[in-house]
Amino acid sequence: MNRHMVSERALEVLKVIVQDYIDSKEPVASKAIADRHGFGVSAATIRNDMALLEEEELITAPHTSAGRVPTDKGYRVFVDQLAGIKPLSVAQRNAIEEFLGHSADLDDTLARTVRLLSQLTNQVAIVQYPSLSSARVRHVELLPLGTHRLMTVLITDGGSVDQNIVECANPIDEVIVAELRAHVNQQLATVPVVALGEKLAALPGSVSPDRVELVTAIADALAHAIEGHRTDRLLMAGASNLVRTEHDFAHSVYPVLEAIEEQVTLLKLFTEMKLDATDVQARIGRENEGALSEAAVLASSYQSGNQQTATLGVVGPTRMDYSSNMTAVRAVARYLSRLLGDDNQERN
Amino acid sequence: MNRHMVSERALEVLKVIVQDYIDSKEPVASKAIADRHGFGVSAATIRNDMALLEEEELITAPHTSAGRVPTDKGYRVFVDQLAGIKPLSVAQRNAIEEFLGHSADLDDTLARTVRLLSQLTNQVAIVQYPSLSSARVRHVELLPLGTHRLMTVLITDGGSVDQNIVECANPIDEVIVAELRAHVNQQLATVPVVALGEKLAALPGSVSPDRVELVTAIADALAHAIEGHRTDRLLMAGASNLVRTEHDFAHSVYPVLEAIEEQVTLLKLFTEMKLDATDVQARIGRENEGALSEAAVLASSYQSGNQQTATLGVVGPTRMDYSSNMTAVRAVARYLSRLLGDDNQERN
DNA sequence: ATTAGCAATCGATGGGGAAGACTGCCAGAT
DNA sequence: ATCTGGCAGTCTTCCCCATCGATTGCTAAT
Repeated sequence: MNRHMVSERALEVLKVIVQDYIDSKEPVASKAIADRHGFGVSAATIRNDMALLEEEELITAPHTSAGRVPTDKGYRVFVDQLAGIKPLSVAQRNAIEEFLGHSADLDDTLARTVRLLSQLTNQVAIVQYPSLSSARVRHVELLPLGTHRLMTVLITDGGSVDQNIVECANPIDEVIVAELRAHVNQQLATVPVVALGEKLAALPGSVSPDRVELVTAIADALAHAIEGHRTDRLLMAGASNLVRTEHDFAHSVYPVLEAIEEQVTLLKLFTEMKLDATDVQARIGRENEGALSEAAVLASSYQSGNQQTATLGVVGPTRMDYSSNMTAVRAVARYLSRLLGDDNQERN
Repeated sequence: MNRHMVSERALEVLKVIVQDYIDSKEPVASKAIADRHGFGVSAATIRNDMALLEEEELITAPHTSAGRVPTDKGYRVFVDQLAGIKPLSVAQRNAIEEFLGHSADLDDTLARTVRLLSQLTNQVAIVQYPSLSSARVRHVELLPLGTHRLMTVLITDGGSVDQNIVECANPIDEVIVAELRAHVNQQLATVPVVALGEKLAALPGSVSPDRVELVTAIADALAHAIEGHRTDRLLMAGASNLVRTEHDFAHSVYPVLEAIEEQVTLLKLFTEMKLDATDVQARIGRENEGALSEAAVLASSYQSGNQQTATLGVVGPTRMDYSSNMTAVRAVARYLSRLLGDDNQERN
């Protein structure tokens, strides 16, 4: 019904308003549209369309004698219906290629990925660590650190590694540790991490009484390690980009950056967006609550090994280049999936 | 000689100028000093002292009819001679205590540390990963990832873990991997990482010819892992604090934040400062080159296990609370040293 | 449905004081 | 010698106001 009110040309007008506003930072005037784009109609006609668009709350005027600016709703329509798919530029493709060359460990890969994404989009980029949920235990290492301290290292077949420190009441005997290492590995190898909780609970019962205390502590440490530590960890890069676009935020970027660093807000948002593996989603302005209600978030999920899925994306002003940035997010998510995931899946 | 020109009281005046300016953000006037602090002299006398301080370039006036503001040199004198040691506040002590409770793996500890430091100081905090230099190899794990890919995990007795991915030309045989794992560990266990390079070079020669290719790839991956990756990795937190103090920077915080994220500049700075393990050092304003010449950097080194030493600190506007922040940096560095280092040292 | 023309509205710009804040300096007091 | 009170001088800041320019909304004609 509302749809009937907005003519085909009015939508085209919205499109050029968004595009012009994105690269000029200035409200777009009817005359400029009529002049610069080949609509074949006069400025007055454009003004009529603009009045319609304003009625639909797709655009708004900062003040009486200014051009129009897209509203959040306007950006939403643009993203859903009007933004064409912009192919990656040569420079962007080169950046990804160059990045492709140096693969290393998971930490390094994600750190590089987040920097890459921030450079491609000129926005703040965020990458979430893959969840451990469907991985299996590969190896448990016990390392004495001094006389009363022990480090546990949990390695899963997804390639993730979690360390933890155990404080021991009694001095550590290296021989006992070696025995426990063998025992623990025998008990836990190939156990899915989701089932690790119960296995760990049973662990102290499987050793002689004088070792129960130590084993309990170790089991606690391992339980602590899997308890979503990696899951809700975020990597951020390109905060300076947010500062660069400061004037696009009404008050300050401070609360935005704060929310990003807080991590909680973003993690909640990422799960709320319940991302399709296939495509990029956008949350624009007021669609977000709180500190991010002046910002836009683009996110996509990527696949790590063993169907593990995590999220990555960018945060920036609502006035951003959606076409190009969504392409970049999509490309990086796919690329990262290929790098981390495909080979593992062959195995299943 | 210059020292004789500046009276004892003039230094006191400098001190209150720094202190007042730090929490008022406003140039400090002679009248305000005479009124608010118990100097027992008139504003005119203060003015005379201020003229002296200005001659020494310790303070400067933004314009004729404004109060005085400390120069970089003024802050330097303040830090070196005038800043008393401010004990940690109760809230700060609580924050550290609370942080102390949840020790986990190295990544987590450093991530927590950097956030703690940023909260204590209300500045951007930076923590450098400890170097591997004097650690020994504890364990090497080889994990097949699919058919043509292998992950190496290098664990050192310092507790650090490095992962790396190896691409293999030929399909991977699990049995061979198991044999190699045993062989590699036998060859490399307890080898100091500094000597790992030559050991790795010799590794391919110790296996049968048909495995040379794979072992060479593995050796390369391990070599890559130790090649300073952890060494020059930085963790940052509290970027929003920099935005909050934006007005303290003449132009923009953009280049400052950019330099921090670039990491190279800071790493160079950290090594230049060749930090005493015992105390906090400061680099103020123009003492730094380039983008950081409008900022102040406070840094201290901390000891990880086995005499490994790394740096941590904060970056903020030159107009910052040096007393309190230096105390916080010192406390966190010591605390982190205790957490990571002492027990290891007992072992040697 | 489109257009041209025109009045109306509002932001931006810049001049011109007036007010207020400090300093610098001098001459006299301690 | 050092300190002090007083006062002129110099800026910044703030506010008022008039002008200018941009752009819209409306109306009447096509």
